[in-house]
Amino acid sequence: MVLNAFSQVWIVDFEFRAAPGELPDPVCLVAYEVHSGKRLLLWEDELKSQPCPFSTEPDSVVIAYYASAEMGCHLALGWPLPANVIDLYAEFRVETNGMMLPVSNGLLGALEFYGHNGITALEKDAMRELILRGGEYSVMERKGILDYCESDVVATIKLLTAMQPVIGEPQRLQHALLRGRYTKAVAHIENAGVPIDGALLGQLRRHWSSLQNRLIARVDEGYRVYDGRTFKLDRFADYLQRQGIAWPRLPTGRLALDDDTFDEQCKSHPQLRPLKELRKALGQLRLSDLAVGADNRNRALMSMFRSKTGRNQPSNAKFVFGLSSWLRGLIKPAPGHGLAYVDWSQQEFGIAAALSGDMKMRDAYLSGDPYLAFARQAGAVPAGATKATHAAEREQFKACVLAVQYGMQEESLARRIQQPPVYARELLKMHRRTYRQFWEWSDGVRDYALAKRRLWTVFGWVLHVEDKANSRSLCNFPMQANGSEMLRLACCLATEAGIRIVAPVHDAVLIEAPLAELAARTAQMQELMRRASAMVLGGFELRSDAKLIEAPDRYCDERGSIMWDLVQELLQQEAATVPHERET
DNA sequence: TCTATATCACCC
DNA sequence: AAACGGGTGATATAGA
Repeated sequence: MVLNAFSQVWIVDFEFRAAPGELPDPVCLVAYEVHSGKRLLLWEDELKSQPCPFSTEPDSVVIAYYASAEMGCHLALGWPLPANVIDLYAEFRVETNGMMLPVSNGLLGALEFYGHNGITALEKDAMRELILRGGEYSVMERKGILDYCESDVVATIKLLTAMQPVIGEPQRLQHALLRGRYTKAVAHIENAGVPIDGALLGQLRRHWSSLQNRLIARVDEGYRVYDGRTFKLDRFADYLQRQGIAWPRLPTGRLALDDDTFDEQCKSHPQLRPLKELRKALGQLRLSDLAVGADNRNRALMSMFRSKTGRNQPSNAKFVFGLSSWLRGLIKPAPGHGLAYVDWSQQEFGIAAALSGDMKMRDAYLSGDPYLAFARQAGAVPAGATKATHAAEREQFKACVLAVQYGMQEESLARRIQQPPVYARELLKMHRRTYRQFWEWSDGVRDYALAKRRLWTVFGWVLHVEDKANSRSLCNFPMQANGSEMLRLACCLATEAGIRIVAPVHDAVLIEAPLAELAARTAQMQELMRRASAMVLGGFELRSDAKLIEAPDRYCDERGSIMWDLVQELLQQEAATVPHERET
C-alpha cells in the first residue's frame, strides 16, 4: 500500500501563473495529508513568506498530478524538493500508454477513466482564466481559486484511491518513485532554461518577414508561383505546363513537393534549383513562439512521459532544440560561462547489443566504431580498414545499422544510400547473418508483444499493444524506451549532483557551468551518463561525446552553417537599409 | 470563414 | 495495404 509505506502522504496542488519563458509564479497551494486528514490552504503572500509547510523528509511522500509543475513551484519559492514524489500523471501514462483513450490525459480524464468525476472542464477553464489574469482578487475570487485548487486535490485523492491497488505493489512503487524522482530533475531543467542570444533573437524576429520578402522577390521573378508569401500549387502547375515539365503526383493527384522529388527534378531541370532552395529556406524559421524569458533563457515545458516510448515531447515551437538545427546558433552562454552538449555514442546500437546479449554486437560497440566493426565482421572490409581508408563502405554499413533500428526494408534503404535494391538487400542480409542473436531477440520481442499485448522497459515503462500494432514500432520500442529511461536516470543523477542541465535532447543533455568548472562538470556528466547506462543495461557501459561551447562563442551546428551564414548576411544588408534602428 | 485532412519539414 | 521508429507543427486545400 502506498499509504502505509510512508508516515506522511501529502496530496499537493499549486495554482500558478506561467508566462512564456518565465518561471512559474505560485498563486496558491492546497495540501492534504492522508493519515491525519490535515489540510493546508495557502495564498500567494503566505507561500512566499514561509518555509515549506509540509514534510519533505524521506519518511514522507508528495503525490501530485503532473508533479514537475509542483516541483517547479517549490524551486520558485526556494523550498526544498520532497525526498519522495509520486506523479499520478506518469502512473496513468504507464497504465494506458498505447491505448486509444476515450478521455484526455489530464487529471479529469484520468479520473473519468476510472469511473469517477471531478469538476467539469468548463469550470476548470474559467478558473484558469482567473488565475492567469493575475493582479488583485476580490474575496470571492480568492475563494473561487482556492476552492478550485482544493477540488483538484480532492480529484487527486480520488485518483490515488482508484490507482492504489496498482501502484502500491512493491516493485511498481519503486518504479513510480523513480519516475517521481525524474519530475524533480525536470523542474530543475525547466527552471534553468537555455541561454539565448537575446539581441540576435530580437533582430531575427523584427526582420524575418522582410528577409523573406527579399528572398521571394529575388527568386520568384523567374517563376511567378508565389502569392505574397505563400507558394501556390496551381500557379506552380501553370509554370510546369509553360515549361513543359512533367512532374510526379501523389496518389491523390496533387503535385508531390517533397525534397526528394524536387531534388530529382532539379537534376533534369536545373532552372528549378533556386526555387527549391527558396522553399527550403522560407519554411524554416518560426520564432514567434520561442519561449524566452526576460532573462534571455528559453524555458519550455518538457512534456515528460508524453511519447509512447516515455520520451519528453516539448513543443517544437517553444523549445529551441525543436527548431531547425541552424537556429541553434541562437544558443549562447552568458559571459563567463560555458555549455557542453553531451550525447551517448550510438546509444540505440549499444542498447540493442546489451539487451539482446549479442556478443558480436557488443564487440562492435566496444570497438569504438560499430559501423566499421560491422563491415569488418561481415567480411566486407579488411581487418585493417579504418574510417579514413573505407569511408564509403562505413557510410553504407552505418545506414544499414540505422535502417535496422527503424525496421527499414531494402527499397527504402536502397533509396537512402542511392544504391540498387539488391545491394541494400545484401547489406540487410549481412546484418541478419552477423547479428543472429540480436535478430532472435528482436523477433522474440515482436512475437511476445503481439501475443501478450504488453512490452516494458527495465524500470517498468509499459507499452500496451493494440491490435493494429506496427511490428516496426514494437521492435524499436526496447531501444528507444530504454534509451529514454537512461536519459531520465542521467538527468536525476546529474541534477542531484548539482550539475546544471539546461536541456535534455533524447540521447543527449546540454549542461552549463562557469568557464572555470566547465571541463570538470563535463567529465562528471560523462561519468554519470556511463553509470546511468550501466544501471539500465545490466552493467554494459555506453560511451559519450562532448562538445564544449565557451563564451563568447555560440552553439554551432555544422548542418546549418550555410543557412546561418546566409541569414547573417541578409541581416547585415537589412540593418544597412534601416540605419536608425536602435538595437536592444 | 472555419475546421478537418493530407502532406510536408524539422528534430533525435 | 504498406513496409522508417518516436514526435510537433505549419501550410495548402477541400468541405461545411
